Amino acid sequence: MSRSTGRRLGRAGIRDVAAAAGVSITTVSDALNGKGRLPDATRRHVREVAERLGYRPSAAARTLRTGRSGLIGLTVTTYGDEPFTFTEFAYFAEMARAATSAALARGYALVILPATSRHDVWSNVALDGTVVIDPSDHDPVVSELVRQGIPVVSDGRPAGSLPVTAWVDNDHEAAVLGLLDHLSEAGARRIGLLTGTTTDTYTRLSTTAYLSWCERTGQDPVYEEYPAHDPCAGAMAADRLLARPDRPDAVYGLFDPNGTDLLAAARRYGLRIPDDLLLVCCSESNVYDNTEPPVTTLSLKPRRIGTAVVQLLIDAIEGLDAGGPTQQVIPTELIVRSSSRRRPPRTTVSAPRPPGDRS
Amino acid sequence: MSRSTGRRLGRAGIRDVAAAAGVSITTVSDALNGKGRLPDATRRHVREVAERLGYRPSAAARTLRTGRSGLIGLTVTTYGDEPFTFTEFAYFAEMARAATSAALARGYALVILPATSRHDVWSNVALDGTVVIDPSDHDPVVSELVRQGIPVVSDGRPAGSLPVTAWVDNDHEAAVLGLLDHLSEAGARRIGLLTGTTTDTYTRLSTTAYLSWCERTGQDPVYEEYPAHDPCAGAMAADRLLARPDRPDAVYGLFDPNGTDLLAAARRYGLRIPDDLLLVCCSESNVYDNTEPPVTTLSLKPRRIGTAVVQLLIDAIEGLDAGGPTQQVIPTELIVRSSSRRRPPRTTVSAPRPPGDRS
DNA sequence: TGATCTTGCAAAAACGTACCTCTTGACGCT
DNA sequence: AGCGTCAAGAGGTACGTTTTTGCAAGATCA
Repeated sequence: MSRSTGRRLGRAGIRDVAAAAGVSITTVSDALNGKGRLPDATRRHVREVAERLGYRPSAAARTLRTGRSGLIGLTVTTYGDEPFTFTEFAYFAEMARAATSAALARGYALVILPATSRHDVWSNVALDGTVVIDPSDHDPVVSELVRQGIPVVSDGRPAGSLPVTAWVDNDHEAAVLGLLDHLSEAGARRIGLLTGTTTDTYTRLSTTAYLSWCERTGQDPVYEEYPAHDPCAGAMAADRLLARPDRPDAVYGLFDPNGTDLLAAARRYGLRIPDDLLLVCCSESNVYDNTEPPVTTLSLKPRRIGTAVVQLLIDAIEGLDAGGPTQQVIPTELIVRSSSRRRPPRTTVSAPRPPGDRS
Repeated sequence: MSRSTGRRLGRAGIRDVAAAAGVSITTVSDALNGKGRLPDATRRHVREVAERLGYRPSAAARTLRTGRSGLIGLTVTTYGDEPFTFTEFAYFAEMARAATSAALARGYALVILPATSRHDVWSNVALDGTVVIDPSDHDPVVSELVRQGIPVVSDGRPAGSLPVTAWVDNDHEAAVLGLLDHLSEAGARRIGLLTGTTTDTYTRLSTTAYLSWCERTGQDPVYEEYPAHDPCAGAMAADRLLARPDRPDAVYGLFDPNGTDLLAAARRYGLRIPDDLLLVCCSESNVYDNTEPPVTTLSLKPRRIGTAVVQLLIDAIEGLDAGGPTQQVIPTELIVRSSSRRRPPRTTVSAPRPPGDRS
């Protein structure tokens, strides 16, 4: 019995198309992929037959043959066993969205993978490259990938001497310094910090920037730490910060939910914002547009980061990274809202604001 | 020249392991996969050699041979060309997170794919099955997948006669009816609706449930529509709803941002909540815990949905769906907060609440 | 003493594609 | 006529696994 007939249970293969079109497998492959030298008549004919048979090339076979899968890994940090920080904060959501979009535009798809080294999953998928979000110091996954020659681009500059192909990051120090200056100009005398206990680069750089600013300006540091993945702990830390004897008159919160938590804590202690307390937090969420009062936020521009990371990665995959910069710094944006704008002191008692007032 | 030597530029293949261990490739495969009948000594030896050579099996080759890729597609709806609703609202984020987690726990990874039929991407990745979020009426992608014999499970019951393998959904009608009853019991006389212009099942079912409730109770429907993907339009629609001459004394918003938008609009018109206006919106975001006042929300339990969808899909992929129910209804939860609890009328003027008051 | 069973492993056939090497005419040129 | 050239397409191999089949050597048994 012939190989090209009957046996196929499911989809049609390239052989079936070749047989039906009366040409060879090579011709079919060339016709569909736009390669080789074929007259347009043949090309059209083959395409037509393939369409009629509902032929879809096998991605697995193509990947095996070409060594390209068209898949990009996106690591998501995991806390504990099961849960994911993935989209825990709006930052990840936005960043992932932009990365997905950028990848798709260049014909790649994103695979979501856990940062913990679950070998059975990682080795079961053929990746052309990987995006790593904020890799920890000596990440075993990254080392392994690099050892295999797979390009790795990280969101957040790699800690230690992690040999990533490229990275994209904000200038966190500059952002924090600028923000503290902004608060200082608005009248803050003692600025507090709500930070995390984790050792990732973002937390570390932001905190040291705060400390060095304090040292430079002669202010005593006032800060509370908490495990960033626990929203309940965040609310409690916000409360602790405002309950201190040396209560700050301005606070910067490193994480997205800090804004609402600090607002709630301030209400509990009867603190008016911005009159008694200036408030800024790092967030991508637009809820701070509509809080009472609206809260000044620092945006890390996750969309630009996600896009840049993917572009750099695909360039590396396709070998287009000739001489280009291997890292990229994305500027941050301070979105100033009422919570950090101290009102002009002409009125001693705060009057109700007219609706729609943005000044 | 021998095939098993020299030629390999990159990673070690199964042949290299076999040669180094002095056994056949069959033995290596069996030893590493725990199949066949081999003495433990051989198994250990092979594993050791494989480890030493840094051997990683080729996912592409395995997929080609077994027909299983361990990959599950997750479609994300796209509006217009580039942007994604993916994680536009907290619902998607939570649902995707749960789905990822559930898939990983069973050894599968998720691939993010656009719902629009970009053939070049869809056909370039070997999927064992697909999760489709709220498929539209005669979705070409779904039909194509089903035709290829790939299991498809949808979040949201499929419109029309879409032949999905299984689906998971809430009972949206019951949820809306229960919620309207809740508002009615809280004293609402005219309940308004903020809804979408899109034709997806969620919007449609919720709206018709509202209309039928109105008909049953004899209330005139009061609603505003807007394209759900445009946050700016949402704020404007909220404003329109409260500006109507037949202004409602209670509002249900179908989408996540409606709560903050309605709060802002109410402030603009000087409406006190819940005194002048009762408020409920469908949301998974916990910001409504800390708004002023906290807003009652309807939760669709996206985590449970994401988990259920993936379980159903993997069961279908692995052929474990013997006789089991092909659809699953997840109960919703109404999280009642201050915005829909009319205060007891013993005090005519609202007094400031004590801190931490939750009643 | 075969006969049958079990153990431990090897050979080889797929899986479906892409690409490299050849063949076969047809044609032009000297 | 002989030669090179070029278009159009055929053949075959390799990608790296998994899996079926098979086979020799001991073990067990009547």
